[in-house]
Amino acid sequence: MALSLFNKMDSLQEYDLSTCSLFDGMTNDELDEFVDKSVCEIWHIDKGERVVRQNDLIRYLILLVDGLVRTEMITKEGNVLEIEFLEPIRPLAPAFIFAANCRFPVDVIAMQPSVFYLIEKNVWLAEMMKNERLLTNFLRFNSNMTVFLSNKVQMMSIKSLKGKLSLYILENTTPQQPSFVMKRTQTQLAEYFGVQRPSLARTIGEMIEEGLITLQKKTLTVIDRKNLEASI
Amino acid sequence: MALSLFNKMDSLQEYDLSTCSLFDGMTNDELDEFVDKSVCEIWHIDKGERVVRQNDLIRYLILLVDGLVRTEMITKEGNVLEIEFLEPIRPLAPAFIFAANCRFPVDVIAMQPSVFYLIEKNVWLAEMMKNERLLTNFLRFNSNMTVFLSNKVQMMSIKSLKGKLSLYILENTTPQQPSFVMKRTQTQLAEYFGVQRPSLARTIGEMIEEGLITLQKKTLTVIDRKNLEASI
DNA sequence: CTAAAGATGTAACCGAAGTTACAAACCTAA
DNA sequence: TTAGGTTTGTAACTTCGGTTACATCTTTAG
Repeated sequence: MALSLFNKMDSLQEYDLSTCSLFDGMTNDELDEFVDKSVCEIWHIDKGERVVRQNDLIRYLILLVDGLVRTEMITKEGNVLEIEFLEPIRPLAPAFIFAANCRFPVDVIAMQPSVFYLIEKNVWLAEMMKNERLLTNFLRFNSNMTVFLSNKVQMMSIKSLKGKLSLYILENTTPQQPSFVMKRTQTQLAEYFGVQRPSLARTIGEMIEEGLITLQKKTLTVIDRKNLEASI
Repeated sequence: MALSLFNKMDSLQEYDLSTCSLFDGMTNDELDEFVDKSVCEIWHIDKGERVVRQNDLIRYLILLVDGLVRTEMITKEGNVLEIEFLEPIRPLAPAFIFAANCRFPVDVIAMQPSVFYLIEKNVWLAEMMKNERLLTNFLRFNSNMTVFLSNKVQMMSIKSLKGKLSLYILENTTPQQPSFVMKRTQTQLAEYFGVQRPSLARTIGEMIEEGLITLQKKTLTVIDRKNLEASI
């Protein structure tokens, strides 16, 4: 596995943790002291390598501090179900750390060379007990994850591809700002929706045909927002 | 709305909170004191009434202490997506309380006359800050919810009805105990899977035809576990 | 600048689930 | 015990997305 374990003296204090909402309201001094005391290991992972595997036991709070990762789930059918991209600074699966059977729910794959701080679970818990700010941040962070998953369930409960696509487009635009640039390829988007790529292309074509949207290169523009909403 | 607000002197100490894992490791004295100090309101809800509505703002930690409730989500398609049944003692949507935009993700409907304790969020937070046991219980409880939702996402990502049904059956049986009594009607089960009722009946019929299972009245028996596993 | 790899558009055909309708079996309360 | 409602079984037909295959654009690496 292409990971390097550095002594923590090597490269601490390199990254500004305060950009992560998990550390909202904490001073730089507090953060420096926290990193100093709590980080027990640093991982450097190459592009394309897997950081953690679905069902791996969670031993640490893992902080992505540099790079970019993709999380994905392998379904029982063997299909890949893409969940989201994570940019630093972000903890990996913090909402799962304290579960009865705490295992990673997803594969995490580095999309760029990435760096991670590791903090032992007990150390993290102790820090939260001492710092109300850290605790409330953590609770909010995990609650937001639950909200995210709950929305995911709602999205998946939309059965027609046209409906899913409409919701996705509406969430990425407003009446005032009807255009947005699609960051994902159609292949990735198809995975996100859990459908085949040609099905997605066909449906996009149909929606253009119907005058709901237009698509130039990667720029999607809503033409008929009313009917787009109706088709969910 | 058919709810009665009782003064808290009326009926406290009636229910044994220690049966809820949220209060694991707390003594009866601690629990009595906690209820005494923290519960600010009691709701009595009639059978069939809605307790909370999807998207209601969450102001309290709500404890189901007596009765039985069903949680369900209304999808954007207008379909009902059933999530689970809750029996006392259980908090309602604890994982959502501390979210940035804390709203109930589901409708909660009383299946029997039910009783609820209400605790203000700030009071609850203060209690957790003082009691490590309560805190770790709460973290574990919420983590478990995330695991539950994550599993739900996995279940929903199985596209074929036969696959969903197979998983459901396998989760309700073991090689040693290949039979179980289906508590839900086919209509309810179809809602749970998010499919039409005739589709479910058809698929059950096919699986019986193939010799995977048998069904007498409400008792489902696994005949060919190996092939049942293969069909997920 | 060009070759190779990746991304997109499109078409024909297939299969699973939706839809509708009706009949049979089963509770259950008068 | 019987009449009404609920639950279940089944059939015919429709629709949507899957599958495969291939052509045409775009990137990107060399």
